[in-house]
Amino acid sequence: MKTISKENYLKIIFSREEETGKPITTTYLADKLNVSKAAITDMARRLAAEELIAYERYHGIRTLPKGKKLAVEVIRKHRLWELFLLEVLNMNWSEVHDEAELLEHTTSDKLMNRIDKFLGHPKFDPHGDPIPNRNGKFPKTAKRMSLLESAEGKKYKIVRVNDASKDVIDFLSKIGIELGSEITVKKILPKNEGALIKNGRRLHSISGNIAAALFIAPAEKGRKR
Amino acid sequence: MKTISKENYLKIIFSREEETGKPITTTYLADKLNVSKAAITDMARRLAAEELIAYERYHGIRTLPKGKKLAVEVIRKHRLWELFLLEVLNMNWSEVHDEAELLEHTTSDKLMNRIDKFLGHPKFDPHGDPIPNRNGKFPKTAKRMSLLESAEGKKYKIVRVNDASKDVIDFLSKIGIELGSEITVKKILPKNEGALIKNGRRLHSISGNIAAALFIAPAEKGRKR
DNA sequence: CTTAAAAGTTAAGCAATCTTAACAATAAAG
DNA sequence: CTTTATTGTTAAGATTGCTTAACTTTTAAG
Repeated sequence: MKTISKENYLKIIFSREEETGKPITTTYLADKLNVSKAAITDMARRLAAEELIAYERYHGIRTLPKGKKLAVEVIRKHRLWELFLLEVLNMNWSEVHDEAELLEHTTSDKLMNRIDKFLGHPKFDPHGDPIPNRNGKFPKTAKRMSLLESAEGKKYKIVRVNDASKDVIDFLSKIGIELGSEITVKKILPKNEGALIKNGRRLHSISGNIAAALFIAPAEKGRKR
Repeated sequence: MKTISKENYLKIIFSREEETGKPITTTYLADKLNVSKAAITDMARRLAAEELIAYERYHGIRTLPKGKKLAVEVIRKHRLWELFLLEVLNMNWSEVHDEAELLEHTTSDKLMNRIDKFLGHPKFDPHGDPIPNRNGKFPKTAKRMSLLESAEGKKYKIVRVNDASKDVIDFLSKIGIELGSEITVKKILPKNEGALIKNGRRLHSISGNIAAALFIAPAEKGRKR
């Protein structure tokens, strides 16, 4: 059965997994949810029984497709509510989060779609976080390459080059990169000290400067059209 | 502690008490809430322990001030949400009730006041039911005297006379009744067969016709100003 | 007034979500 | 590679809100 508690667990598990790419620990969840670690283990068993998560004793939690879907629905509701409360009802920035935290669990999909429509199908909430659409798809979001440590190993598309200086342009054209190029991020050094990317078969080292100028968005998966 | 379940119990207990003026029975609640009678007894003990209701074994439930206050808050939220969903979000008449049933328990007073303001402090919901204001006061509602069986013994004010025929006007003036008069309802006969009212010290018998033409609203309580 | 039907209560138990305390596994440090 | 600190699990128990079944009180009918 779907409960408020379970929705909250899944929401946090999902978000954390997106952030780290690693299994979520008991301690992290106990902290975030303000409950004992025993409570986490307990719930983990129940969520696993419903195939919402994969849970391996002593080795953390991962979401399964069903759990992911539920989590995304809750996140969608949360973000739409935040926007709605802020923009339509003129609530304060500071109040909006807690309010949405409550409403997100008692809002039907139908109502949520009404609100979505009312707001003009927004893609981002007041914090700039992406709002998944009614099918659970997140809008592609472009970020500075220099800030993308978490996403190493994945394919990205260059969507903006935030620097028009000759040096930068020249360097990029020299290594065969232009707007729309698809590259693979191999390594992002912390503190904006550059990056390692792969363009086709060639591996290139990028300075911090340039990594900060390049805005990249996840490349489409699946077959090309 | 305040829970969704308790709010629902109180809401129904309060409404039923307003309607009948009598203690609420276990069977009635079990029916309304779709739970066993044992569950009602159980909850009654818990609500009584919190002084939300007065509960006497085998003799039903009455609300206490604290419970009344809570119930009115929930009713206010319910009705405001219904209006909001219908008018602002264009939801269907049929969907609005169930949706409000959920939202009413997860909406802060602050948010509710925003919605109230957004709607222009409405006094009635889409069903015509009165919406209590933020202090829990219901707007005075005028009703045909012929339909007010429930309210015998109380003081009312004549707020509308929905019949301009000479006979009616003459009769009323003969017994000393005009717009604004305060009378006490002594007896309302069912099937619109008339009423017995007291105007000052005099007792008058009213025909069904006239009882249907007189719109009355609860008289103000407390000291006159 | 008695008695059967209706209404209400109690007892035992279950599921969900917690808690604390004791114990077990893993990871980190030497 | 052992030892210890950290992390995680289990067991037992509490609370909320239910259920069913057995029992008690009240009400209504004769």
